[in-house]
Amino acid sequence: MTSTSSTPHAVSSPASASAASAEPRWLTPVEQHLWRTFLRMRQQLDAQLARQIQAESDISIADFSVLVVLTDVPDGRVRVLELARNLQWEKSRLSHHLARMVKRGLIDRAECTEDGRGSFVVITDAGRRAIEAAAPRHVELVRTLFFDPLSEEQVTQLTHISERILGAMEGCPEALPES
Amino acid sequence: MTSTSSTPHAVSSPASASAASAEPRWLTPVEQHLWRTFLRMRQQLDAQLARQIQAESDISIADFSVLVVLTDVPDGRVRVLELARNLQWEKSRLSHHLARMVKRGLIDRAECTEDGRGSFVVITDAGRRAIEAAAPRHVELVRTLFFDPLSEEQVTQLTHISERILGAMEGCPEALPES
DNA sequence: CCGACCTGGATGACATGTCAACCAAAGAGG
DNA sequence: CCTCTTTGGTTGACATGTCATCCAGGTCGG
Repeated sequence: MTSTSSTPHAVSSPASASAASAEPRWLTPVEQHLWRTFLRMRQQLDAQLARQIQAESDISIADFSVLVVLTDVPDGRVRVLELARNLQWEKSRLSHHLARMVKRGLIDRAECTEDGRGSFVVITDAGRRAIEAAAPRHVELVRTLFFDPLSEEQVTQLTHISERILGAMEGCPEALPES
Repeated sequence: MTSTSSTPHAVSSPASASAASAEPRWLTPVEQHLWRTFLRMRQQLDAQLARQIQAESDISIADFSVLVVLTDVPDGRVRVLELARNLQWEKSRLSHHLARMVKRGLIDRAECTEDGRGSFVVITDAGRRAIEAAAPRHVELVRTLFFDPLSEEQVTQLTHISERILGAMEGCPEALPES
């Protein structure tokens, strides 16, 4: 998750006819600028949001996103797999994380009668209190850092752009979280 | 780095006059859609790029970004602090990571004569070979997932947008990496 | 020259994420 | 029924990131 901008000097003007397939399509200066800026923006945004929520509440941003899903459904009760798909997390990551959240009392497990192997996750009162406490300041920061600087038109544009890129990734050969 | 979209049900229509300062400015449905889409896009992009580079070369994307900086300068030799600023990493993270990279032979340390406490990092031949091997396919994927789906105009728009958001974060009170 | 404070960096304890292997319950197919 | 494969989920080993703390080398005021 970082400055992965291409055309490192050592590779940009390859005097050596590389072994790889033909010549890669290196980034132009304009593209490179966007790529570096984009990466930096993402990273800063992540860092700030994560740091704030961690500092001002009892939960991490990962906890928060799990709890968001749980508060989004009627009983605050979701199948683990459903959660995994929703968050797009690897199942082992989710499993580990849920275990920690149980230990901290934010959620509970409930067995699934329909399918003997599956299991449910339920939000606890403590979990509900935790997310309710964290949400207001979090939204406020999202607004300050992300929405406030953008015009209405830019919001529209960014929506299209995100959807486009997201679309390009569905059904991409590269490692998807085994969905 | 995840679904941190606001207005969790439990919090969206607060019947309870919360303790926090006034009513937070919750996201509208349109905003919420963008936020969720944006987060998902970022995450997928990260995941795919990280997974690919890890799978097809001997280095991680973090290694890659460090090596990019090193190949960007004449001697392949940079002050640690300079690296930290460039990557916007916390110094302890960088310190740990550099230690691992030294262990793997991708970089070396060199002492800094001008300033007794500082130290330099130098890319090794192995490091250079590693990044040269990884770069072509990485750029190719960046292009496929990020640039190809966008029109020229969208590239311009996204550049503006990223710069805008980035600008909003400079000098934000919230925890900056103590720069 | 001397202490008070700043700076560049390393370190240890711990939280988190990844990969690969494992396991038990469900579904086929014969 | 009885194997064979799939699926939902956990686990352990290990890579990575974070926070707080420590420390030696500089800087500065007197």
